[in-house]
Amino acid sequence: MSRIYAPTLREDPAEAEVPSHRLLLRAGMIRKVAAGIYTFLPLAWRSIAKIERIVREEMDAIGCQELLLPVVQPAELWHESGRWDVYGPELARLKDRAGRDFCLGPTHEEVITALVRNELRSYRELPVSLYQVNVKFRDEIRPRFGLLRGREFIMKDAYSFHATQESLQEHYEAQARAYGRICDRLGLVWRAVEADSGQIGGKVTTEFMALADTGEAELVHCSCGYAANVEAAEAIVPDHARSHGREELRKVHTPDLRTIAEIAGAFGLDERDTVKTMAGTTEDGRLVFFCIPGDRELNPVKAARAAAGATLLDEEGFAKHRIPKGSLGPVSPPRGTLIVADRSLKDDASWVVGANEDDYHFFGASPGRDFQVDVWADLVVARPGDLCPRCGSGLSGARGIEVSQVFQLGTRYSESMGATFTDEDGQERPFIMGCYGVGITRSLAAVIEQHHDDAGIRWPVSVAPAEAIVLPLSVEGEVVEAAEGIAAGLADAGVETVIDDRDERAGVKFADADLIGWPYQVIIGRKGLATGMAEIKHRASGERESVPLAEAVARVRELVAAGRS
RNA sequence: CGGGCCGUAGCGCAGCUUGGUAGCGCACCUGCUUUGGGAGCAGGGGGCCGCCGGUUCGAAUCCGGCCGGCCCGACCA
Repeated sequence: MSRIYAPTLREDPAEAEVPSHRLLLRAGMIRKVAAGIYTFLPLAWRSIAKIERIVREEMDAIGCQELLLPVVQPAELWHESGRWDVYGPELARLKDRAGRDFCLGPTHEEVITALVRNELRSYRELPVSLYQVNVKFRDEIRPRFGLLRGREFIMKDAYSFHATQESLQEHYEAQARAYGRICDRLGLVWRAVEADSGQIGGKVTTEFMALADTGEAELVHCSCGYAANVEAAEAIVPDHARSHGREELRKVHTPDLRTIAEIAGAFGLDERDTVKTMAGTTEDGRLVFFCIPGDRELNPVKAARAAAGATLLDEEGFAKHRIPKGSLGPVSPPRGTLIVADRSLKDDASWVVGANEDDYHFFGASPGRDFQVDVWADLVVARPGDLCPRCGSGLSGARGIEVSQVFQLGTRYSESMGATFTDEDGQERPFIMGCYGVGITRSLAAVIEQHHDDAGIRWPVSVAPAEAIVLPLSVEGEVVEAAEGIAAGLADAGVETVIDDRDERAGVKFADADLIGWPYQVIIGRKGLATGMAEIKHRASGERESVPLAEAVARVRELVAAGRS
């Protein structure tokens, strides 16, 4: 310990908001170099090595082979895939001395596809699955929460190449099972959730979420086992008073009432008794109105899918189409407007909507009589209280940290980059691909989010920088000798052990041991020594036990063995 | 990119309103005492006060610009 470089902080750093960030800084595990960029000090590096070892074991076990791809990647590959122009400012670009364009890899599909297209020619060589553990760089809009959203981070990414969809499916499921085991071994409370399949659609993907209030992702889950990211979840809005009977259409003067909250408030309605209309344009420039329950959020991915890749209008768009923001509705919209409505409104025969005229709304607008709905679709972001798409019970909500994700890519990269093999029938076909990522450094933070208390970190044995620490409480020869004996005995017994032989007072050693969070503390003091006893403190539970000095090594070995995974 | 807040010793902060040449706690160094839950006393070291410019006899303090950081937002009509 005296030689471990772990500069602990007594006070909370001002910049840290979430527990993992605060504790990683205080425990002397990380230091910030720039926004979202960190140095990993020895303790963090030991834990990272353990996470990596678990990940490697699970990857190797399903036949995935490790290699290493470059961080600096030539622009040509990204031009081939088409992502050089699509990726945006998150992609860090640079030039070499000759002025050639390069980027720092935010992900490695291009490089690995370029590799295999030269090396794999026949279906006989497939499937192949390759992985690496490497540094990634993404120039995030807003890095925050320490390691939870950094710009430079460590990731395990695997890529698989298949001749058939069945083969991909099989490996995808093997990866998903491996990811579940990884989460278990890291000591995480987690859920596999249905995830956003992206604007392109048709992709199969699952995210692995460590449940935590500090997580940036919102998810819904059900006792039947269903779980989904709210961005991806099918929304089944429960029935309620929205099923109004048919009324007469009334145009109502609503001066200065723009938002749903204002309209509902002024007329004593519940927000869900109103209809919110949002405007967008389809890929070919057609105006489209999305109508959803007033208390709901539009899901842009669902909106795009329902209406030919539609995106919502910005301020310029409103000006260009000359429509009144805050008073939109499906009744008498501009000529040619596509009306897309959320399917939960189907049973409602009496809508409160904007009149497409400043300061006026319609009450009692009825689909089929006062306007036509062109498309009924699921448009809204799911939320707790909605019904489970599998079993129909009410969904619960939770927040999560996305620690890993598995993804069926299909031929997105192999086709654009000309990566093909010759199939059984002599035909050239693009590889069918999958990719699978584990955020190593994010997982480290996620473990801390789930395993800490006011005093510090409470590492699971599998991820701890070391399994046990020996604390000699005084500098007297006898105590130090006994402590060194125990430490040597533990090391011989195969327990990863450190000893805090600093010339510090007992209180300092206790506080640092709790802060850093070694799973087991073996405390050797003058008092105990007098009766031949050592004390073992279990950091996770706070439990303490007294054991005879001679049995301390065996007892710790037993405890540690039970906690390993 | 928009809004808010903040840059003073390694960390946490005060000083700025009212301009006069920088301070507190922790950490660090030396000595003595202490030694099972972040010790006590005494002494000591450490600062381009984010950067550039302006005002002034004089700027950490007032003004302008820039840079950096943190928080909130960036579909929620």
